[in-house]
Amino acid sequence: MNNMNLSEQEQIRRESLDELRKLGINPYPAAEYKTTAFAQDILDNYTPEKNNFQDVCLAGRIMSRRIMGSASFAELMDSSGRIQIYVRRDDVCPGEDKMMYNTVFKRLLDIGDIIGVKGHVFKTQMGETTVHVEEFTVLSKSVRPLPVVKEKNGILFDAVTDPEMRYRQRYVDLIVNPQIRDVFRKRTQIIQSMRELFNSRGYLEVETPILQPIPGGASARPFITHHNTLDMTLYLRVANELYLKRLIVGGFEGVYEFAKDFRNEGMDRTHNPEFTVMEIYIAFKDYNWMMSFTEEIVKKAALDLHGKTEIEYGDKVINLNPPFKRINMTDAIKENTGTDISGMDEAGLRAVCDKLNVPHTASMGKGKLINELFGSKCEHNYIQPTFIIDYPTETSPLTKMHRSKPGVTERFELMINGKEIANAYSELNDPIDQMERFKDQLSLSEKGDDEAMFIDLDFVRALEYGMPPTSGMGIGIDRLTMLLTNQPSIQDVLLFPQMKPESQKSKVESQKEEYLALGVPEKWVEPLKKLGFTTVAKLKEVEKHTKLHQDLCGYNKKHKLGLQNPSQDDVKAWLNLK
RNA sequence: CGGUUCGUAGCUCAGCUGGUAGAGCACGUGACUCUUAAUCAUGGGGUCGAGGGUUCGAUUCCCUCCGAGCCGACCA
Repeated sequence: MNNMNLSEQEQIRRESLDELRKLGINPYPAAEYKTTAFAQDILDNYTPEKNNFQDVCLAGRIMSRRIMGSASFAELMDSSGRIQIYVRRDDVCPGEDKMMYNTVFKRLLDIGDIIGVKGHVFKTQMGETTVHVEEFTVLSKSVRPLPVVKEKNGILFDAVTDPEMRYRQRYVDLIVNPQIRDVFRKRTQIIQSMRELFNSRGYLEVETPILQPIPGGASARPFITHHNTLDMTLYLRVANELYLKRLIVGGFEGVYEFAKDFRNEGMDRTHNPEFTVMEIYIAFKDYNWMMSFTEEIVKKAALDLHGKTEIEYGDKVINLNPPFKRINMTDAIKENTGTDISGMDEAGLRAVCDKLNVPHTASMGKGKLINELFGSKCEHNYIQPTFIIDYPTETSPLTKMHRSKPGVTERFELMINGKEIANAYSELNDPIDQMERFKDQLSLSEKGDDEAMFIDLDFVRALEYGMPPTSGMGIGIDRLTMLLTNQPSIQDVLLFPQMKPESQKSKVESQKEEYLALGVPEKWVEPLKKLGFTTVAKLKEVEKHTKLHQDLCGYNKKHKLGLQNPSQDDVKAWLNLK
């Protein structure tokens, strides 16, 4: 039986499952279970004086049990929270037959099972609001034991904190660490908050291709895939920017998308290979307007979530109340390093980098060097929200040149807590300039810059028809969520963060008959499997029968199987050794 | 990619200078009709991440690999 692979507790639960069926109880019933209340609603609103909730029906997972003979307390957890239930034998079994209590509730149900209960609410002598159960229904039997977390006075005992378990088995995390559910509710609330604002302005939510023939709109290594029917290479998008701007060309006033983007790059506390960005493009606006709009978006999200703009992140207090500080990149570098780089050429910038111990390579041009200086010396210092304005042209190939300052573009990034949260431009709508910028990117990539952008000729064609002056902005939803929910890692705001696969133990096992065919007595088959010889092929690889013989005898002794040990020659014969 | 810490029962964790493993919760059995980390009694449960090496003997020491966290590098 494959039950040999199951733990004792799993086997017992499977036996309970069979017993339930034998008693005529379907452990996985199909019918809708109509509930009339949620746990939190009862906890919040029950008052003995009102005598309300006297006929309630709720469903949830059994999270703890305290059985005291013919009466029991248990905790039921539904989507809203936990509530205590009180199950008394003579109430759930009013007649002679006490099976539902004695056998089903006490013996066959476990922590983790999902049941429905009907009953009335009361307060115990200890004052705890409790559902006095008159009838219960098995809704789903759990055959795998759940980690048991206990709690007293807000202190958790044996809480599951192992990040591997939490991220790989998020379902378990969500069950036993219910505060984690709040993080994800808040994530959705943030998205809702933004969506409300955009819709109220009449902007259109759209969907654009994830599979793209040209991975445009950002500088990043893409994931590559292949379409069989078209027999062509496709890329998972690194950005959706170029498609959204095509829609502005098409005549929409404003378009936005909550988009999953994919970048085939490193992973750390702030990077996951797939991540969510909200990008919005609005015609006839510029980046100054967009800065104010970004302030409004962030402020609204904070208010919708917390009712205030002052938030705590780690040991920091961050105030998201506008206006945010605005500083251009040159001044930012001066502010943080004391060095004024305005008007410097490439050689001058390299000297500054050397002086400040900022690493640089030969393939870096002016823009990259400035980016590098900012990235390593300035960025992390902007804890309070700050717009960094006017980025070098070289690293902003989709951005309009600054209206008055030469050499820079009308671009800003919003820094909060030393991290980029948003990125926005006055969009480049000059098709001739755009083509030139793409060509510059091409020569950069020929110089060895593997993150230079690809040329998207169709996008240039769209611009040739004419795109209104437009401002666009992207916000990293994951990072914004981290910030607003005070989570230290991007993995904590992604329901299923990317993980390396678990090493699968080989599931292939030889049948008992195959061992018997080798002359192995039936009683020794399971011990052999337990010792790792799960297939006869593995058995045939054994070179020293004496070692196997020792292991088998040792296993017999250790597990007190009481089997008669085989002789060395017997073992030798199984292996077909000479 | 480098440094570092870690992987032991379903869960949380002990385990000394090498002698094949312990606790609490959970689970089984019994007692208990207002408990709440329920309690009391009793019992079972482990290829100590995988593979190799040293050794009479490895959970422990060494090497390789797999997985995770943190720090750094690279990267937006």
